[in-house]
Amino acid sequence: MDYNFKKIENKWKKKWEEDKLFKTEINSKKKFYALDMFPYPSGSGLHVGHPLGYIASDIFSRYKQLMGFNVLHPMGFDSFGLPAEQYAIATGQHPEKTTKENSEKYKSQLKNIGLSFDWSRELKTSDPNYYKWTQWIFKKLFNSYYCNLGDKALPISVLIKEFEKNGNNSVESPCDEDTPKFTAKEWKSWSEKDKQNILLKYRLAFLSDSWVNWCEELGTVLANDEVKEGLSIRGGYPVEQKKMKQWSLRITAYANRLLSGLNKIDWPNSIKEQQKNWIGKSSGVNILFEIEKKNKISVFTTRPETIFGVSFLVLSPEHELIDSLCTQTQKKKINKYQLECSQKSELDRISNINSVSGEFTGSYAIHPFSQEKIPVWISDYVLPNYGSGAIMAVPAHDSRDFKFAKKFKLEIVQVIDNGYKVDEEPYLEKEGKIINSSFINGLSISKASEKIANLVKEKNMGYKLINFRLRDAIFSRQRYWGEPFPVFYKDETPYLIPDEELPLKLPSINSYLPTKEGNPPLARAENWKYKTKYRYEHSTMPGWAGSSWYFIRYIDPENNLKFVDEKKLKYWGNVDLYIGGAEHATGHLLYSRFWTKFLYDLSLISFDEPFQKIINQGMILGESCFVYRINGENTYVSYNLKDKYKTTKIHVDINLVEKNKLKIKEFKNSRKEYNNAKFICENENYICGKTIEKMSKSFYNVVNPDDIIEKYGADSLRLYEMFLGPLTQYKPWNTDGITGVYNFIKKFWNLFHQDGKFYLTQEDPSKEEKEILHYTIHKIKNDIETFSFNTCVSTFMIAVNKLKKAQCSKEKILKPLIILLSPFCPFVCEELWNKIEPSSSVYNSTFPKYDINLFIKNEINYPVAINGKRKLNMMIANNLNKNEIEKIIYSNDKIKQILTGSTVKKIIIIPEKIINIVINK
RNA sequence: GCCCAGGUGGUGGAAUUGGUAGACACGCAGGACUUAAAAUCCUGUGGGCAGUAAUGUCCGUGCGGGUUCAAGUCCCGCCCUGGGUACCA
Repeated sequence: MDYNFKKIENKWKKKWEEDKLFKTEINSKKKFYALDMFPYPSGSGLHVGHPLGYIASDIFSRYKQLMGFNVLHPMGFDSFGLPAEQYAIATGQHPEKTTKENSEKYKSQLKNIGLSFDWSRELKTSDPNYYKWTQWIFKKLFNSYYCNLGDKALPISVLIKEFEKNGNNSVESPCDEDTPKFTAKEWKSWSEKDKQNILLKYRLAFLSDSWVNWCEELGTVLANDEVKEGLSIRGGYPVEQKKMKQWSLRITAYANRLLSGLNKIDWPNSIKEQQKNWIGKSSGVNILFEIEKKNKISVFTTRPETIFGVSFLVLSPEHELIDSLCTQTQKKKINKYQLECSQKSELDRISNINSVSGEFTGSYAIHPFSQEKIPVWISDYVLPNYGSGAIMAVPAHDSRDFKFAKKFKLEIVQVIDNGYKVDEEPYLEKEGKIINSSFINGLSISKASEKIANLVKEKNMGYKLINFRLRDAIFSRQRYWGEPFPVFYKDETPYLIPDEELPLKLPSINSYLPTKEGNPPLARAENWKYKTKYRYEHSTMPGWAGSSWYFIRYIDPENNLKFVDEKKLKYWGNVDLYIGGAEHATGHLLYSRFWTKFLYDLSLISFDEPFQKIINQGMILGESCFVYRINGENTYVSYNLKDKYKTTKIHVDINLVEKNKLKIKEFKNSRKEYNNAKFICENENYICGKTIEKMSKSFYNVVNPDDIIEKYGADSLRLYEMFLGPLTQYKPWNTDGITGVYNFIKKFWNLFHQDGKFYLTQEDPSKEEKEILHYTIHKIKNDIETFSFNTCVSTFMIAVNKLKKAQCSKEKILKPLIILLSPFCPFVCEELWNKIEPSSSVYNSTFPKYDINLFIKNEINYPVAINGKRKLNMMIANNLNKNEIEKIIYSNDKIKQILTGSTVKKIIIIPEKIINIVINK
């Protein structure tokens, strides 16, 4: 019987679904929660890169199942978001419709791969039954504040009681910068609206005027992690800084816990580092500089020891004190500069990072220790929203201050000496002795730093401070396809709609574009009002709202009364293994941790880290062919669709290369993107080569898993994706290699068949066969547990090659082998298992145990080396002592011959590894 | 600039705590079967030199040093590729 994967796969796909084989319920077994980052269901379906992580998590889930765990392995769709909406704008179709179609397509593709998802738990973030609870969590955030004393979130009612009792003088909680100090008496005297406005400054979900990333093209604000180098990540449109009234989440309140929590989770180092850098903790000192008795400017520095090197102060152009500082003579220049800065886009600011600009305010500050006059400047290299928006410039020891001082010919005072003269370049290292610094001269950097920090505090000129780079997360988007806020406005003040009225569903509207007045699309729903009277919030929540807690909802997806049932939550707990791409390091993964900590604070969940272990699967890249035509056109040709040459122009400046004289080397030098290209052929008309690129339509290198399954079957696809290389690594896809694993599966299949019939014997296995089996069990177990799936595949190949050579048809050997391979190739294994055990599924069997004594050798093939270079191998029994081994070695003819005329210095015998003889020649 | 990964044959990649570099595949070459092709099976396959051959010998894990009986693996200094971040004081 030939291996007919189509028949087998269709049969079992159907059967598994009928039997609800992958449905998970609470039982007495130990739990294991394996999760994949749920996909956004795009219109173009899956390519072979997408399922890589799903296959890996599936193998691990099935392995855990075989090891006796109760495994939760759900899947769903992150279905709110921009692409569906953009598509809706273009075609006028409701995003719900396209989202549904796309997710159905994804689902069927995923099922074809044989993934053991419990589809009864499927969730979609755009489903009102799901976003009801996203809105509910938002309400919790709105109704909470962060108490620094208890270092946790508390209900806002606690804060109200405190205000009624003592005002806010002794309240230590993160709040908006412009929050005034008030007494209990004042609090009580205020109107409802005033009180609400104050409370808003403390809430964890709050509305405020803040600097936001505004993307004109997308018509919405974006969070910091959605912007890169001044462009939106989605679409690559320019982003500018704008002050707007927006919803934000006070993630900064959790900065310290988000940082320290990293120590107790098993995540890739690179993601942890990215989160650390993103949170950006830096401790320093806030120092007040007096301005000629009028004002005080607060500056933040991490290098207080350089205080005597301060030769000017710089304020950000947006700094609020500028108007009062600016002298009459400078006013015009200053205002002009401020205007210029306000018109600069984020992109301009970044691209002109090396150009130095600024203006003198005309005012002078007084140095707190030397009492010298220090000019106060403004410049856009100082950011308004970090620290205090003002710095003390130490040009000798900071490269930006140095450039500024050079340009405007300001004084440069070196205060750290390490034998380096600050002349053309500043000295940035933190090594050396303090000089030119009055009473701290001669001190080390750390001593001086401490001394100044303490002095500043004593003299009431400042205080120690820890600053974070992390900003509060802008939480509103001026878009349609997202969760509506459960918020309405009464007298311009936001109020929440009651829990019983959730979900607040998205109204249908006739166009998904912003209104003529520039309001978000939801403003088009004219009759969409609370109690027909109060307008709802017109913004929607960002894409990451739904994904910040979906892993909790999988535990109890149908619950209409609670966001999750406590008993179920207690059983399943947090995610044991989370597999997904590294691109979510500072977005989704940070927000999920934040929401988890928040829910933990409210005792709604019992864990404060969502994902115990994370593995980032590497991207699968595609091979693209390109043809460069000497007469002026550059084309990409699909490598994987050789027979249907498709071409497209890409950007090439033909003037870069001399016509008709083009040689590969010169061509390579002229086009950086082809540095890694392989050149296949050239003549006077064209050059043709291959490059490795991301899989993308524009490179014509997309490989569809459906095509692979059609030709080789899902088991081959699964096995090949694992065989390509280490899970975490970026690696190119090359379909040619799949014949290797396909042949392996056929060989495996043939072990069970003879003369076209299923055939196994009940004979007892030989020593050699036992050795093969038990070593394989050991190796597979070990490699699965270390996520080394590529070496698992080699191990299977080696085992099958050996068993084939031994002509093994013994059930005692082959049956356990089915179980071992079943996480990788579930279909073919289920089929073979069914022939032996017709009443059960291999999925519900038990992972075999190995006996180490069956594969440990009692003779070892020792490599024997002379001076570290291997000369020969010798079989030596492993129960001999060193003297006995030496005897055997010296009696070997070849060794004797080599040693003739030399003296042996020493002999090194590493048991079970190597023997090395060190000689003098 | 700074932070994090990584660099091994023609290709993807193997190599537990330093211990036979190149497992396993792809590709390629040769052979078997076939009228032929495909499929399948068998053999060989890091490079150089010597030899009809068995074999011998030297060089080989980005580059240059070092530690060690022994280095792909550890240490120091570079180069390159990929990812993150970017006036964060």
